[in-house]
Amino acid sequence: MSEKPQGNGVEKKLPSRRIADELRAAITSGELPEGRKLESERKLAERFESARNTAREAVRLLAEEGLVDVQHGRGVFVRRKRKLLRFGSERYSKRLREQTGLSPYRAELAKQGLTPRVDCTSIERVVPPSQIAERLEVDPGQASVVRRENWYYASDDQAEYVVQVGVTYIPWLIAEGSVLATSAKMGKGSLYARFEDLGHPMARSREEITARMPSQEEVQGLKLPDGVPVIDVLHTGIDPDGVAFEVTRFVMRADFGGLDYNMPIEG
Amino acid sequence: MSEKPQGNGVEKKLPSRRIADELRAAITSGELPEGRKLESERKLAERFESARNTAREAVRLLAEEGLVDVQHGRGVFVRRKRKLLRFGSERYSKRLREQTGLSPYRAELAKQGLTPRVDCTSIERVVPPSQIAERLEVDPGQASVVRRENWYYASDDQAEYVVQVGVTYIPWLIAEGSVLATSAKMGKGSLYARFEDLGHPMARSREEITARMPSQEEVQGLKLPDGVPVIDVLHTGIDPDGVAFEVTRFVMRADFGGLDYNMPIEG
DNA sequence: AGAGCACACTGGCTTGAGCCAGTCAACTGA
DNA sequence: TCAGTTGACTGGCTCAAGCCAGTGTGCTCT
Repeated sequence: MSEKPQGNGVEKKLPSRRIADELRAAITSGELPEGRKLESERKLAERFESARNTAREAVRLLAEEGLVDVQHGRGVFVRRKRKLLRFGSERYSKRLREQTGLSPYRAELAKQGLTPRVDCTSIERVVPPSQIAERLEVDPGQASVVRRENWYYASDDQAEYVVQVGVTYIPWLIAEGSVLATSAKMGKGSLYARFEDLGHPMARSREEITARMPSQEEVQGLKLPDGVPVIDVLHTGIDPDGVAFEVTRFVMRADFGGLDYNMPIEG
Repeated sequence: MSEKPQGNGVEKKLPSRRIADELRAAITSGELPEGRKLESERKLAERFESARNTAREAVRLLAEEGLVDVQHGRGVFVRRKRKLLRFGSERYSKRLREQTGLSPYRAELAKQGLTPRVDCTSIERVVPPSQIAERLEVDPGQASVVRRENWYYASDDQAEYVVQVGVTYIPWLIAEGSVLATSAKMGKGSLYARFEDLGHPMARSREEITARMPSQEEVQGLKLPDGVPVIDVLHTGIDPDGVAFEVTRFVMRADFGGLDYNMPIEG
């Protein structure tokens, strides 16, 4: 051991890191603005007098950091930074719902000059996953819940992006006979107003939050660039009697979305 | 366009994916248990009749997915799955604090058979970052806050891990003269009991949550394996008068930690 | 005008070679 | 006995070359 030759004197850099560092500096300094196309791998290799694989490795590093987007056949582009959308705890507030008429998702996007779109892609009666059955206290062996899948999009002037996917599970005993079990259209006040109609206003919300790298399907479904984790939120809606009447799993792009809770401290 | 030749008939796999898929299957099936050392890159290459670089690429894919840990000079090992530690909203509850005597961090770790350690590495009077100054409503140009840095560790029978780092900022006007400004030892009831002593019980907590890939310093500091994002929580403590008396930024390993809030819906 | 093709780009992936740098155990010599 | 060296492993990184697969342009033929 003893005396590692670190940091003393001239730092001898690995070629791939040197290229990556130089490109990173150009990006963060603004010399390479957002959306700008980088030199091709072959040209980078030539400019830095290295092998194409080495330039390629440098680009991979930047992509992993989320600084650039690599597009097969087109080139490498400086990634556009996005403002974070924040989904807050007032999400479920009755007051806010009645005041604005907008869903919190639409309100948040409007604030940032983006156009929202929400698409209910399926409504089915299914056997609940065990995690869901536990929280709703329903039979895990029967088709005891309705599963509603919603996709949330945002578009700017360039393109439309998938921001998050929400899968809501509702006990069949609650949803039976109402629009919850049948229709994508929720009517005035949306989903949570319907729960109120059915005698289940939301009194408490439990939110279990983790983050992870996306699965392969999520990368495809959300069209996720490299190096972007997802935030996984398991939300449980609870009525004044302590009954869990709804569980929703949100999976959101972490580079787009965040959460913002403001809650009282109890006890 | 038209008819992409996808999925019809025999799927022709890329060599690196084939190797990765086979190893992944062996891992998820339990054939390769946690902690087991994989064949060396050179042996993999030989067994799959490919170049070492190709086997290496396969290993890289698995590491990116968080399935294996690569250790220079030692080998590639199946990563041990960890139960998620959940830090909840009762974190700041007075009742819980008085009942257990344990901090929530210690309580949570005890529940999972892990040994906690918390280390206060520095207490300084500093100029607040702008994000902090805004929330505490203090002068962003003066050394108007005390900065306390805490490192949270967990150890099992194998090793000690860094779970999260918390940096707390307290307005100098509040901390001045108390242990908050001077001592790592907080005494009975810890940090938040001291705020209570000073007339700032926590009435509300705001938690702004994002996830992202770690910076290079965070990778080193938290000794993060590949493919593990961090959860970034900006917590603001608010007293009954609406005064923000403390802001803490937590950065936690997403493979170790998660958050679990249970809050009332207001309005 | 329009459909279609050819070609020149782009990145995607593999090969096989070589050297560098940690790790660890076995050996060597004071 | 034990410190120090050696050498056989491990992964880390680079090279140069080649072929495959998307993308987009411009030309050609109808």
